[in-house]
Amino acid sequence: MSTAFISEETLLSYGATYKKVNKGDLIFMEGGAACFYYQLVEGRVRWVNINEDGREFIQVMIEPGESFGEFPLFDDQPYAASAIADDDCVLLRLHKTNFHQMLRSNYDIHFNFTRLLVSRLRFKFLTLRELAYNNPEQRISTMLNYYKRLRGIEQKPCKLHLTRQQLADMTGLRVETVIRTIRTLHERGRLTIQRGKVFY
Amino acid sequence: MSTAFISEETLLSYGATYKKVNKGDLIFMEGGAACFYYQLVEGRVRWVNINEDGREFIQVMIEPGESFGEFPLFDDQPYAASAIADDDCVLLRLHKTNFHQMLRSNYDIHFNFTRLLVSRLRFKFLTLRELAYNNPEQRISTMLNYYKRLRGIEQKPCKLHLTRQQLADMTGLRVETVIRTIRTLHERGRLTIQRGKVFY
DNA sequence: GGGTAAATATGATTGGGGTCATATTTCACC
DNA sequence: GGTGAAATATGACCCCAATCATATTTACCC
Repeated sequence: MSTAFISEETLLSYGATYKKVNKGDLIFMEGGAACFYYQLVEGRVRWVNINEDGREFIQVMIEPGESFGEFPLFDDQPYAASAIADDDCVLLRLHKTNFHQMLRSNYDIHFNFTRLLVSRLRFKFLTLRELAYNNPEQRISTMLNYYKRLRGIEQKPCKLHLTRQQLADMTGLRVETVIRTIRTLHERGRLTIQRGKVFY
Repeated sequence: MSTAFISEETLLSYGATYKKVNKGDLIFMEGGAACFYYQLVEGRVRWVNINEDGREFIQVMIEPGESFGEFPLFDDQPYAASAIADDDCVLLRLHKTNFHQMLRSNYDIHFNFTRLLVSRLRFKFLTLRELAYNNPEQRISTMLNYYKRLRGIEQKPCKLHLTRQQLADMTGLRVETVIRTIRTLHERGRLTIQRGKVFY
């Protein structure tokens, strides 16, 4: 998952172009029409829904090598969520028609793409079940595990690159609840807090 | 969505076989290994997670023409959820290797399959957002809308083929809460209750 | 190093859905 | 048409996360 999903060379050969965006920039917006395949090269992207009150729900945190915003390329419906640069980012953009050309002419890419969708669906299945039935402690633990696994299976605890607010925005809990729960997990030795940052 | 996703003839030509299952039968179980592509021909299938306490979380209700349980065919991991016949069913089963053969030799089928995954992901995005932030009323309304749309866009209210318990198992609420909420929706004229059954 | 915004922390209070108990209705089946 | 199981209904009470208010720590920048 940490290696590029489709190699940069391949994308470039089909006409993809690099684009830089600054931290906080909106890459595309929920409800809008789409004509690009996006793949993150560097940085991090929040793929989020924002409700009327301005509250965010983070669907996925996109890491380098992953694609995002690809639904509309398949069903011609609007974007299901907005993409916001969580950091300064470099991304690759490939036009819809070229993207389809690429899938059509290369079975392995198409198949790998399908695999990515399946892994996303698995994650959603898992999350949904957690959100539906579990207490804050389990919800948060599940998220921590997921985002740890993404970084390879290094067993050593390392600094979590998510704020309490972001964890809240992924689990449907409130910041205060996340803070209190993480405190509890710390007291139980399930994770470490150093200068307020979580090590897991 | 109501038409068969891959035509029966096509599936049969690749060696698929029919199978009947009775209401309540387990078709496959969460955590198990998979070697078949399944497509529902007749009846209805609950695709669910069951937790330690025996509570179900319904991920999707499968309608005729839809496939289910296809994740393991792409990533060789176990089933993400169990499939239970919600009614007497007829299904088509295609062996994994033949399924892959079919995708490889027919771009359109592969593409359509990808489209199905995308539509599932959209549904999951929607559901997750709802579960995370909304009150029972909105959660239930969202589910009602989704399962109404599946049956074509007939605007006339028709009988909902979901029990209160099943709605609870999809939204992470308790039966009593669903019952009370549906009552409220009825009082507000958002739906009708006749002999205890919901018309929407 | 001092200033400042963001992130983390913590207490007090509240409210909404969960839980439990029990009743009533619906419907399939003989 | 009577019977029993499943589904629906309803009240009373409770608990836990949300809410609100405020304090403290961390980190970044001139």
